[in-house]
Amino acid sequence: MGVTVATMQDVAQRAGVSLSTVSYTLTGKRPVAPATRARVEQAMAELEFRRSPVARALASRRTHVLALAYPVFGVSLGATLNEIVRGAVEAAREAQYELVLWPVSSGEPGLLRELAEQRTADGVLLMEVSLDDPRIEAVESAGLACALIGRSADPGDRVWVDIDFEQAIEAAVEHLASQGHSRIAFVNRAQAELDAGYGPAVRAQWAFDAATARRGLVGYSTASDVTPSAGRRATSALLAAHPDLTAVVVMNELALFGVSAALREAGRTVPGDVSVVGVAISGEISEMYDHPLTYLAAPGPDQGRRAVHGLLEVLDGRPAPAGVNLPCTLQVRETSGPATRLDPR
Amino acid sequence: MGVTVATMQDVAQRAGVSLSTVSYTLTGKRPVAPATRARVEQAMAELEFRRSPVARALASRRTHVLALAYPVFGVSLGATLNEIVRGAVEAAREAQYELVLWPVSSGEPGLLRELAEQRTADGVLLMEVSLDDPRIEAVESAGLACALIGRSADPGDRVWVDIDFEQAIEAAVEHLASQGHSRIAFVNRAQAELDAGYGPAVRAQWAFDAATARRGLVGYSTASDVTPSAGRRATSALLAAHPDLTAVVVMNELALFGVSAALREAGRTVPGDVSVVGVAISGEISEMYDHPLTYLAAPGPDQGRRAVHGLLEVLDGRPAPAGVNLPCTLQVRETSGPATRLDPR
DNA sequence: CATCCTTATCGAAGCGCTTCGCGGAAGCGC
DNA sequence: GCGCTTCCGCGAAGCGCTTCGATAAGGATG
Repeated sequence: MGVTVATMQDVAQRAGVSLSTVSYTLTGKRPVAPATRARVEQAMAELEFRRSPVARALASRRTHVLALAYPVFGVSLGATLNEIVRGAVEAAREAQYELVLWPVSSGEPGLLRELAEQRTADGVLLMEVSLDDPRIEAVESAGLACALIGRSADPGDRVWVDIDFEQAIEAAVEHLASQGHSRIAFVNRAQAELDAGYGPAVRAQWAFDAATARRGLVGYSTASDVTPSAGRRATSALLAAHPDLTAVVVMNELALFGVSAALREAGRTVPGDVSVVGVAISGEISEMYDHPLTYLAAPGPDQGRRAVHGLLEVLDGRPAPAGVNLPCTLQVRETSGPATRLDPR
Repeated sequence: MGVTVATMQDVAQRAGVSLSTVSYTLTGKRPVAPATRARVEQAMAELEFRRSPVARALASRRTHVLALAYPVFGVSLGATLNEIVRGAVEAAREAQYELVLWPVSSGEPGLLRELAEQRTADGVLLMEVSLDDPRIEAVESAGLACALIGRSADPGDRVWVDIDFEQAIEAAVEHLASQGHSRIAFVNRAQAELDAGYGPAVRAQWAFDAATARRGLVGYSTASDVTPSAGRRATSALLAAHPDLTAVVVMNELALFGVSAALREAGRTVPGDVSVVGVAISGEISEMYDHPLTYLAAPGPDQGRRAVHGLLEVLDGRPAPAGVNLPCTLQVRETSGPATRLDPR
């Protein structure tokens, strides 16, 4: 407990300079003669000096803390969240920032505003941003900057980092088409998300329709709640309605688990009878799949990193980097293979 | 940006009292006359006053921040971590504390000490504590209190919150025994953890051996790395060596996924031929299982909450609550059922 | 009515740092 | 050798709050 720590005052005294000189050697905001700097640094070393982040924050009005606001609808976000958090936390640490967690569902911007007004953080990372997200206004009206993980309808010149769903879907379809698949099913996210115009679901649907149409392929689409059982039902229904399908593209992390169960129940082997490709799946999830899954890996950690970097740019008064759609990278494993001719059963 | 906020000084002025009186009405550390208190509170409301956490921290030497140190070995921790974090973050918020993330693998106590010495947090929650964890010393030598999620060999009078593995295993075995199973396999965590004497693995093994022995049952144990493929291999090996087993107890979140694959490959149905029970599994993981899984739910969120509460007690100078082993609750779903007589194949 | 408590409030001294204005000492050209 | 610019370093004023000793105003007491 009562560990006493050296202050900048102590360092100044020991080095025989003034307090402000110590500060300037630390911040570099004014030149310090090499000799002086050396003395100061030695004094700091001898005293094991550690600058107090709290005092610094008070004096400079910068807390060096970033907040991560994430929605708390229980499950499902788990793995995705994790990867993004991991990237964000690493990037923050490298930049000497701390990362605090603000669990705020998108339904309660009031709480977010409350937190933001405390000014305990310099900026906020908003996860799972929806097209018209009230949280953005909540954060900005409190005078904090924010970076969007995802994208709102009109991000303006804010920092945003989204997934390139178009590219991912296109790549998935291309991968399958190149193997001779011509009747491809698509399991999207929940119907509610589509109805609400939620970006990822809508963009993926467009992309899928475009990718199949352009190639003259047949696409069968369905939506599924984000649970294994919903995925199972959706897939069973698809198989019943379109027994001739030879591939399934799934952009729904949890439904994925139900998809394989449904295929198995229907007596279809993977990838013998049906190929399965996951889209925007986190590496963590893919590893839990029963076969090594062919998937388009979500840029999770990178998304987190970029959001942090962008936010820091803004905080430092530099222009915000342009928003980016990060591509997913195709990981070919064992759930995809050449299409086999299949008689409708 | 430049949003100006009211300070306590402003409030004092408006209420016609001194700065310190405002402070005392806020902290309650000295009595304030009801009438005065009312005036102050009204002034605060009118000015939309928000106390600055930073200034408060500097003056009071309490940051009102808790740090969560978690190991960063990529995967696997995901779901478990999440639940614990969720509990911790909620408990912290309720107590008006912030929760920051410190990603520090247990191999680098130096980094942890560094962070602790910054005194940017009042206390540290240590996740995945090992029997002889150097991080404890790192945190305490910096003068911070810590709470252990898990337990070290000698927790002393520190706060610790672990899972009652004995109870969980016992409950799993009891559940199976009551259904007539007499030859039960156990898939533990990695051999390396057993060799290292890592608490959970070792305790679970003892418990399993005890639970089966006490009932005169036959137990087949094996260890598996924390991946689906390792689980698959381990299970295949078990089935080959002991074709007569009718149940598998799995205390290994990721191996679980491989277990079902191996059973399927061996032509065993679940729960017809073989029952599967997960132990200390998070709800999130259980939902990803292909069948509704019978499991002993890890007390994840509660673990996080308790650790926070305990830590806060200590920070407030009260005696630390005694360490606890939290029980897992049996969730009977569809992967367990009565034992069927089975001819060794 | 002088005395001694109580009780509510005030003023001031920090907490450990950043930042701004100032000024002494060199260094420069002419 | 004079003014002028540069370069460094100093002192002091905060940042917004907590906390401690002191004080004024009543009340109770003898």
